[in-house]
Amino acid sequence: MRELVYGVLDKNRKALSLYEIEQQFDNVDRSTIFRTLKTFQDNLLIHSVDDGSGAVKYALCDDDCTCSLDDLHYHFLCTKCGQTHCLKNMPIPKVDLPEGFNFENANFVIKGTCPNCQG
Amino acid sequence: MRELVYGVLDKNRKALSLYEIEQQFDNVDRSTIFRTLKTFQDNLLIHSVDDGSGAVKYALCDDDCTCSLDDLHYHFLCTKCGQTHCLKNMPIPKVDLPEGFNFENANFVIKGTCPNCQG
DNA sequence: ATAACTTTGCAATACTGTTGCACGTAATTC
DNA sequence: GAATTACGTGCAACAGTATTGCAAAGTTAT
Ligand SMILES: [Mn+2]
Ligand SMILES: [Mn+2]
Ligand SMILES: [Zn+2]
Ligand SMILES: [Zn+2]
Repeated sequence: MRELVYGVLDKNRKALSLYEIEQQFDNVDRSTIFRTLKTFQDNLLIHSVDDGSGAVKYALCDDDCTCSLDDLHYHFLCTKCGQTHCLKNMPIPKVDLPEGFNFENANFVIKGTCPNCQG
Repeated sequence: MRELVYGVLDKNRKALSLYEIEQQFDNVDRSTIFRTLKTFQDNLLIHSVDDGSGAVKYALCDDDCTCSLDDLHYHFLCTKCGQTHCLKNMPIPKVDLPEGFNFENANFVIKGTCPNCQG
């Protein structure tokens, strides 16, 4: 199962929801995939994005990625097709927080139309 | 009801979830508050943030704010107390998207510890 | 007073995420 | 190789949030 789920994420090259992954199989239970994704996340193979679509999405990490801290990148949710893209070449900038606020993590989601949905 | 809900948001000065607002009343139904918030949002009195906590949060807009487009600011979710702050004096920077991507909207959430939760 | 419209509460529903449990399979130990 | 242990899977149930249909109550206009 792990190989198959990994394969789906690898093939699609974008962030997928639990449901979307489930759709790519016949007769595999949601919970199995859920737990597989959890395992992946615990072992830093994937990262998750809450893009505001209602479902958390999952995408492969790059080999050298340590998503929990330094490899944070923008994500892009297309309002037409609903696909979520990792903008991996766009690291998020350092933010100067007001006094007393302590940075731990960030989730920067941009919404708009993706290259497939222009025109 | 609208005056009361507005009052709660005004008093708290931070983004509150539907549930948190509900807690501040006796015997007011969730759906009534939900619809009140929807009305506020349709009339640009408030904006909502999906901070990844599982519940959407709502906060008052400034007088001149047109949240849908230009008045986008960072939001800060405290991982200790769970409170969400509008960093209204911190407009989000312009982002240079890759070719083909079209900016419409953004949701930038930073997680960490807030001033109340240091030490 | 009557009619038309709005607001509210209740209940039901949808959707996502999450967990307990039992069972089958694989790995380990003796 | 048989007994034991650990692991992976499916099913079903449950939790939390968001959302809607409907009827009753309240408000405004005629
Ligand atoms: Mn990503
Ligand atoms: Mn805000
Ligand atoms: Zn698209
Ligand atoms: Zn705090």
